[in-house]
Amino acid sequence: MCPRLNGEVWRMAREIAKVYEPQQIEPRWAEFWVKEALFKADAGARGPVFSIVIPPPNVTGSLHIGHMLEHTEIDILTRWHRMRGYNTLFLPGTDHAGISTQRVVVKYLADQGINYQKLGREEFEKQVWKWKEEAGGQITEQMKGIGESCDWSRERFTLSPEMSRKVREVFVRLFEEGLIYRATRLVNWCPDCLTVLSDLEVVHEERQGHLWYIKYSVVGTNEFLTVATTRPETMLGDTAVAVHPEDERYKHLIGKKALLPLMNREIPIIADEMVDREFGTGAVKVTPAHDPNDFEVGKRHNLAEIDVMTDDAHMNANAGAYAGMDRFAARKKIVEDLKAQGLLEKITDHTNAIGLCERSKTVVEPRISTQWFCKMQNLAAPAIKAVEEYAPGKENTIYIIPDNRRTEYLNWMHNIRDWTISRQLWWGHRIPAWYCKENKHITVARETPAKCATCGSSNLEQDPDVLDTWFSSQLWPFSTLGWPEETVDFKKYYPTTLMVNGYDILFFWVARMIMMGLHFTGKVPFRTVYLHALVRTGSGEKMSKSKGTGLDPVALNQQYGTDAMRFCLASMAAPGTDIILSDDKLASSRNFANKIWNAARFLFVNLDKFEQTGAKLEDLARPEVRAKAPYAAGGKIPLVDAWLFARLAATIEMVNDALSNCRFHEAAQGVYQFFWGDFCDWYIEWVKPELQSADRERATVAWKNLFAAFDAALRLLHPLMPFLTEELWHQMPQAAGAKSIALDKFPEVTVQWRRRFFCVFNQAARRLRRIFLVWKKDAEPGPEQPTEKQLSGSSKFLDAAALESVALIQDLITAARNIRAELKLDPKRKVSADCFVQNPTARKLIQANEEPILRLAGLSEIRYSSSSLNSAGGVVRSTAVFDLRISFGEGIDREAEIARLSKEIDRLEKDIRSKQDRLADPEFIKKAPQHVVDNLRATMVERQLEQKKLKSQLEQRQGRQAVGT
RNA sequence: AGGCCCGUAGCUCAGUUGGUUAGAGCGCUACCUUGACACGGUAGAGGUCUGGGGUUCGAGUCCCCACGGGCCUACCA
Repeated sequence: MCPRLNGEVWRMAREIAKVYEPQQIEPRWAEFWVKEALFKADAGARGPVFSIVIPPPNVTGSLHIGHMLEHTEIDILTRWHRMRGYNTLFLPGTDHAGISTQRVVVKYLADQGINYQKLGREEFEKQVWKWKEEAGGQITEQMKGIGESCDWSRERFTLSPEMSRKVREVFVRLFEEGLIYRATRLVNWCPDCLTVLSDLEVVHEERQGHLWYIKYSVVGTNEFLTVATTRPETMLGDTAVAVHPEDERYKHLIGKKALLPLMNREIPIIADEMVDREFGTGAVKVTPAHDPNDFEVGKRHNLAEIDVMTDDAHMNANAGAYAGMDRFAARKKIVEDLKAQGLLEKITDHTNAIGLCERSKTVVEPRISTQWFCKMQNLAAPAIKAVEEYAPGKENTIYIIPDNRRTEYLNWMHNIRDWTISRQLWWGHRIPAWYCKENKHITVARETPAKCATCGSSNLEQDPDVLDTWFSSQLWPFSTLGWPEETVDFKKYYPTTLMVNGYDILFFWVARMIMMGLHFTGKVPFRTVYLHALVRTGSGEKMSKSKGTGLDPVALNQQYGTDAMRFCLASMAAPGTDIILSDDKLASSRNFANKIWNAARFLFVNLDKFEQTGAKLEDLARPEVRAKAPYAAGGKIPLVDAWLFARLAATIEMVNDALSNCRFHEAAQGVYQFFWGDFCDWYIEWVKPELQSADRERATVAWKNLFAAFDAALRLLHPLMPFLTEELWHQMPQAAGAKSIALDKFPEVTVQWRRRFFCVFNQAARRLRRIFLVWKKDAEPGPEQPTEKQLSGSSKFLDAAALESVALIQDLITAARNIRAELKLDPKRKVSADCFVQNPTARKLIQANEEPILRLAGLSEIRYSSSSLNSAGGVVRSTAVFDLRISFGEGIDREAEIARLSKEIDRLEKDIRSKQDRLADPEFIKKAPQHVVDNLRATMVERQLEQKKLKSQLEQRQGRQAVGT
């Protein structure tokens, strides 16, 4: 049951706290949204579709700041679409995160003195599942806590039995198509995780190392051949020395043998084009079992492959005397021994990029191993095409935002290499391949086979390995929606609308989803990819919990409020730039939330006074209030009301435009500016007296417009700040009004009463024609994509005249305040002012709005002058339209005034001159568009007028000063 | 090695196809505890857009070079 839903909704508001306390409010709504299943998608419902699947976070993880950003962005877009009447699905889920989770559990067990290998596979898997059941709820609970509007009934897990079937289906199909194969290759091996890694899981790091120059004696001569290596320990597995075939220095040695030091093994000296004559000595030791290049050379020259290490990177029996040593200890010892034997020519410094395991940061060891691979080139081709051929509206193409990531994607895809998909782990999707123990046949099947497909033997053993985590997550957009079955969800929500995630997993995940989506469904998995920024620390590093540089979003949400966090992240989320979060910024967003809260307080607190005028609150409770706003009094819309709604309309258009391009920072800035600047600072201040006007009609109109605008502002803000706006909206007369209307006239809606809440209000109450942009009557979306006009039909409220008129009045008020500040007038003291306005329309406008001008500027009266004002006896501010003077002599600081005037005149002078120059240039007149020329000319005239006024004021000031002295 | 991005006010950053006086938040200065809000109000100071060259009637915006910072991809021992 809604915490705020009762008969006296808005009355409760009057006891509202002075400072917004999100901690009191957020948990209530978070729980409510989930409990009432308000975000459950209805595949049968009408309306254009907006569907999004979450990038599944690690099941055993907890919410970090990167999730907070990503989930905020997704939720903003989801709520925004839902409120506009889209059939919206936001599908949540988690990833089993093979290697990452296994490491966590291995460590957990180790901390308890348990060796996971001794535990055995079956028991270990049980432990991980247990761990998953216990820890796995954390992140989803956190997601609920921050109010993500997911459809929890559709939650998925990448390692569920359901997903497993799909993974097998995909594996078998790819195998049958020849795209998955088994091969023996030199792979990246992590000696700590004890598994093979894909190229992407190897991170490179520049490190200061050495080049060791080692002398190999040439058999049968007294010559030495010196090779340079960065890894002396691998020499134990050398099976050749290679030189360039054209290298004159070594040509005579080709075909001879070299004696491998320490091992006393004779190895051939071969010629290969691969050798770079410029590097080192131009002679290379060849270790096919421990270097990718050497591996290739070995294949070409039919060299033996001697693996000198164990799987945990210790030297093995092949390493002779060094067997049993750690690879780095062995290196040290080998260098010492070489030195002792006089075979170490020299050591030089050398920086090179070494490969580290992404997870353990252990130095990756290239190692020969038999693994499963996925052939990528054919899969990549259509995925390249889909992105290359993108055009707005073009079917089956993908739009990548921001643009530069698109280039990155294409570059990588064009150079794609086969993907190592097997992992020597226990936690993951087991590879559906069975080996016949009798004749080594391989059977790949969807279901566990009873016998070998080839020879019929039942002596089978399943491949012990599991699949790379990304193998299952790459299926996510369609596996979660029911594929391979043509389910209702799949038909309705696939392809998904949008994929939002960090650019760091563009290749890991996004690229693979595109390939698999196209391959298995024939359709792109999503139409747009938005790659968001990464949240970094102050020093520019990626935030990391292990380094202690991470910010805990849960704690920060508690401190500042989730809405403040969301707003803060959104306001910094400009595409393409990373984010550095700070307390300052969070505090500023929290202040904004508090501002909204207090604006609401103002409305609610003053309702009493409105009631005292004899008006009925029910007048405000009708939804038409919104539909008809701005409301008119005496047949006329009050100027400032027209202005506010024009500003609102402009803001809405801006926000819609921004959000449709994932420009969250613009949307945030737009609503901030509107709410704080326009609504609070100007509008509320301006209409305060009118709300209590004796003129009942004017007062009613003021209240209606105030509530209508506030209601609209809340809707506009809702995607960004869902908790606060939900809380406040339920205290609005509109909430009660909307509910009562629904009850009266739309019984079929009342059946689903619980859907009448703000967050989903528009979706369920579409019949009421209330959508996000509520006062746009025709904005109800049809079955197809809403038209441009429907989504931004507010232009009829873009009252240009109102915007201009109020801008003029604001200038006048600001000018008066400016003079007051300069004169250091007591803010309470009201003073009279003189005003000259040449333009009769402008003058009439000012006279018609004298009350708010006097009040907001702190003036007692305005005396209209018939000629331009000089600064005699006071201080003047002038624009091209008006002169305003306040005469209150004693406070004038003449020197400062002269300085200010001179500075201003100089600035104008520079400006005028540059404009004159440009206008005098015939090329400019000829080539620049007419409106630019016209504009320039008009502004120049204005500036000249202003400058003239200032000059005369300056002269006078100086003159008076002269008289005074 | 190749590719990409960034360098705008003291700080953190906006600035969409080149076009009036380059914006915001924080910080700073002055005044104000005014019946929504001091997590507030009012007014203000403060950048010539890293440097140099070019294209253009016009450049923070496009091109080239240099300097400084960051990122990604890559099997040079």
